[in-house]
Amino acid sequence: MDRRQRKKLQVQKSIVDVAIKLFIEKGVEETTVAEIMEGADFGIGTFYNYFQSKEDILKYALAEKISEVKRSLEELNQSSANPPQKISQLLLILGKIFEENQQLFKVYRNQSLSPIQPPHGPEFKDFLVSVIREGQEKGEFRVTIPIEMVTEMFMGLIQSAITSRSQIPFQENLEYKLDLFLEGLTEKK
Amino acid sequence: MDRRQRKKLQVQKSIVDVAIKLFIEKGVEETTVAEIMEGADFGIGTFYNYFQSKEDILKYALAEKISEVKRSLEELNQSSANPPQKISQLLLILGKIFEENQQLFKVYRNQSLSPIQPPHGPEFKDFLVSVIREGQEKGEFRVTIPIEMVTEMFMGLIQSAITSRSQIPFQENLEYKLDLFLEGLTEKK
Amino acid sequence: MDRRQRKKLQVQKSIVDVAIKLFIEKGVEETTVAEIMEGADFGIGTFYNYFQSKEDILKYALAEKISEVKRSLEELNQSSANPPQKISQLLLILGKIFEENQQLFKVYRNQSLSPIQPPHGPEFKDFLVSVIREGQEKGEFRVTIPIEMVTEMFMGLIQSAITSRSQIPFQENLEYKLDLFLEGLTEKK
Amino acid sequence: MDRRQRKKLQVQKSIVDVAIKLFIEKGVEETTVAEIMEGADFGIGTFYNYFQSKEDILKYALAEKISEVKRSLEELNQSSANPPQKISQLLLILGKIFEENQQLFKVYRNQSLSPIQPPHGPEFKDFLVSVIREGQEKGEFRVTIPIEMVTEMFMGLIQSAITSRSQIPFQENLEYKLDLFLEGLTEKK
DNA sequence: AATGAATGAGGTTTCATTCAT
DNA sequence: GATGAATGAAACCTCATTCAT
Repeated sequence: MDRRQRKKLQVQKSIVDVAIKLFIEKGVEETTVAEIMEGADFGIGTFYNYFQSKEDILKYALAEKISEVKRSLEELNQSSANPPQKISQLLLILGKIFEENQQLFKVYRNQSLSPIQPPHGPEFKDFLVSVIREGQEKGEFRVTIPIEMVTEMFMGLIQSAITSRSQIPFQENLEYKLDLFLEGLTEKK
Repeated sequence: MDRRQRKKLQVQKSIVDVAIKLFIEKGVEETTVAEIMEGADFGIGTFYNYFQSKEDILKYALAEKISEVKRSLEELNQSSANPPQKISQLLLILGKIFEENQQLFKVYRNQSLSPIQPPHGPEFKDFLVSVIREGQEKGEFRVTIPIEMVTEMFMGLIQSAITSRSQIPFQENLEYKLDLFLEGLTEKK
Repeated sequence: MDRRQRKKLQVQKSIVDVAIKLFIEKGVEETTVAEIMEGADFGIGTFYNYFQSKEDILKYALAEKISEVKRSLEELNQSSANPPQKISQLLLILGKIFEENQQLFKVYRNQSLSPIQPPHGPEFKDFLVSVIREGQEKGEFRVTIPIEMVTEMFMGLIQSAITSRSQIPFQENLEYKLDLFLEGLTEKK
Repeated sequence: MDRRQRKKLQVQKSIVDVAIKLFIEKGVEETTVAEIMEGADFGIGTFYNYFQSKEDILKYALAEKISEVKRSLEELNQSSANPPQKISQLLLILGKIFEENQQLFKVYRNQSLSPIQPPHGPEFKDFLVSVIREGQEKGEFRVTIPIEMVTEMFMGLIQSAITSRSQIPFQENLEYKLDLFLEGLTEKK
């Protein structure tokens, strides 16, 4: 990659950064291309050398986050913890990323009326399913609830913690809900 | 209410109906006042005899739904069921209304980037809290989880069922998740 | 037609007038909607209440001229002159209208890359053909030249007079060329 | 001309070729410099090493055609045919070139709203005039029609054949019109 | 109460041209 | 000589809202 290419990537990044900041502050519709380029300190026309439209930027930013999540999952995949522990860890990892980018996701979700498209590819869901199945096989988790109901509940739990309006800190919030969730999921002897 | 009043309400309703239909079909921003009034078969100017702005319509429509929820709650309030039963019933009532108006809520939520303003006044939350508290007092529900965590989890459950992409029918979907939720909430002896 | 309608037509006409004037002065591409509406003394937005685009205006203006030509033809139709005289008269009528609107036609022709679409419907060509045929039947015109060649030559003659860069006045110009044309067309005994 | 010069001319030609192709396909305004250079497979900036502007290209292309016409005229000049024959030959030569480049001329004419600048220098008109005058002196052509009227009629004849919408083939079309024209021009004894 | 023509701020987008590399 | 990223003026067009009728 030559100097020119590197320069171009830098410019792109700086446009994305400003755009996301503004999207979060005032919404996508309310942000104008002129404002973005003002913030990035480039001419308006430059925007169109990099993106087709404002909405393009969201896709670009999301793609980056998805990569981040994937990397975290790969690490967790190695772990030798038992299923409830794995779920706890998974929750904390995801929760963290979601929290950090909460507003970005909100912007994205509000933008696309399409069904909420959580920024995790099939790999994530697969991983979650395999952990739950493992727990069921070990007799630790109830088998009377369809797995997809469990995974959806899990995702809803994260959503709920993120959009919480409670005073309770995020971490604690997650833990309480995880407690409820795992308690409901666990097979009683 | 005299004839004039009734007439006015009819006009208002027909405007709202067309507007909501269009909002759902193509989004609020993308719907123009002209289109709404075209659909309602009135002149553009007439719109402003009834509403201050396009956004006003959403408030108006939501207000109606809230009233609906309140009426349902009042009925439930009379019931002499035990707490878990009450929660089940509450869930089904809410779930139904949410489902029926899912798109309306989505439109509303997308509109206001302001903290998601669930379309239930304090009364609903109060009612839910009082049921949970009653359950705790009777020793049926765990007391180790803060009540607001429980209510948030409950709302997340509904959200999760509504936005579900599973094949499982809505009603059943709700019941599975309620099972998980109640199981987690219930005090084990 | 009520007052509102009449007013609307007036506004439309005033927009068209200004637009055509500018189109002739500086070309269609070079004329901006803003300029037109500035000249017509209305807001920019008003333009779009009347026309979809600048190009729309040309169609509108041409439609008017076509009507004018048709009316003239109808009068000529009544005439009982012999064929060469009719052709002379026809030429003068058309030449006059073409000349008066020469620039409008030029603008139109430059605008549409489509084959030059002279502003006369089938009726005109039909009339011309019938005159020529009449002349042929009376033995006054040569029959060895296909009629469409003759009509095209006739139209070219008008074009040539209009776009002439000679000092000779338009009327005379037409007459000279008509002389050449009729001389060529006439059957020699 | 050294290798460098030849190389430069090649590049220039390839740019012109692509440009003209696009001009004809979609008009001058609608063709962008970027597209031209994309087609010519060079960088955008390169364009400005060869031409000052998009419009420059038209001039360049026209200049080539004019040279072509001139070369043809010079050949014809040597000929010892009589005036009507010379006019016939001239017509066929010109008609051919016009036909081949009909679209190029159309593009050019549409571009410059300035008085139509037929792509023939003074030399051509001079030649035509001299042939007609020769005919008049020999008593073959009428002297009652001003020469410029005759030349304009002649040019209009070519135009008319080129823009013809008749089914008659171009060559034949030209001949019919030439017949009419010469018949009109010829002095009757 | 109903109307719809007029408005213009405000956005998006294009693209010829420059110039540093 | 070749390049292409940066530029920003300039155009188009939309549409919520007003207000005279």
